[in-house]
Amino acid sequence: MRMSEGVEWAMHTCLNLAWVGPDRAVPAARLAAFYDLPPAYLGKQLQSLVQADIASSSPGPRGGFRLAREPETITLMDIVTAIEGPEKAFRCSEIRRRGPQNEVSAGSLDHPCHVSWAMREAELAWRRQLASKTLADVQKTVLRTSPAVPERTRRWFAEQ
Amino acid sequence: MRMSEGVEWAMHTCLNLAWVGPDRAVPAARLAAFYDLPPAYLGKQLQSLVQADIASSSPGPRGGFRLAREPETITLMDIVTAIEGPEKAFRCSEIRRRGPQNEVSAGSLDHPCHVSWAMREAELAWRRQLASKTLADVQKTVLRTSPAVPERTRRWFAEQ
DNA sequence: GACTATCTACTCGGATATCAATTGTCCGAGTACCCGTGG
DNA sequence: CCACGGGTACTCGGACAATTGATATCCGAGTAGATAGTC
Repeated sequence: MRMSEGVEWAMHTCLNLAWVGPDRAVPAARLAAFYDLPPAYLGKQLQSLVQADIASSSPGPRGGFRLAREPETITLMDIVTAIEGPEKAFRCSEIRRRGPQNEVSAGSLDHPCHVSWAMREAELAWRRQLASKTLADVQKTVLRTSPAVPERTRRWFAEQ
Repeated sequence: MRMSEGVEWAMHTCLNLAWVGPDRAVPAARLAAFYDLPPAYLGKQLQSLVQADIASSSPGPRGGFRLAREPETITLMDIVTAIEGPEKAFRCSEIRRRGPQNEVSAGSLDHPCHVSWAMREAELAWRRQLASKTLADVQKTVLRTSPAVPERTRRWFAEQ
């Protein structure tokens, strides 16, 4: 169970878009250059963010990407879901219904699968934790520990 | 981010081994037949359980698998880790260190990556939840809702 | 009748193919800006 | 000088390969029990 590498890219990229602000659009190529990532592939991830209404895109010269919403309304869960898709990590395929013993299982299959329930409970805890943190929260933490980063990042994207 | 299908198999199989008890060993083929699963592939998953000291194996006639520990000491986290491996789902590759802007980043890289920290925090919540539930807990829940299942399962593995 | 050596059948365990999904790349469609031209 | 039309360069967006990991399978090594032979 490994998470797509693109999640890390999307997180940091969204953070960069947050520093730049919604007034300027940043091309995918420039966003990729900031971390020396493959531009085309990052573009693919950005498309997922657009479809999830986290970022918005504009074509042509002076075009690029910007955040579609306020950082306060974008949770880390939103970003993970946008990249990884909405499906759960643990997929209960109800194997308990299969097999020969099934003939005599009678009513016990009416109850939900306890294994599945426990796994979903854990996954829910994970989702709750991610949904409780917004992009703005991360911004605040960065500001506290590295106050110079926002302005420095803004300038790097402004030049050239 | 999808979890291996083998996790579901391992969960239910461990539960079956718990019902049978540590006195009898059950061959992989019979464990697979119970859910109509590919026997050889389930055997592979069982090997992982053995390496994690969750199950123990004995070769030859009357051989097979049995639980290596008491169900009270086997957490769902143990089983997931045995199958999926110990590595975290979110792997921080420190992309923030790469790229041209790095030259002027100076001291801000001394701080841990905030994105990584938030992701690990969420994953920790997930792990805690899974580690808090033992195989015995699941057994109790099954006993409460479907009291006939344990004896029925035991008998199915005893016959033939 | 009891003990021992051999033989057989059954089991796991790791090495080996096959398949799907993630990762990575490319080219076409569309748009905004720039420039030249005409009023 | 201003408005307009065409051209150009830049951007995203989806269609197209390649590589990694998960899925599935097979055969050999080893063991326990049964069996036959011997004391």
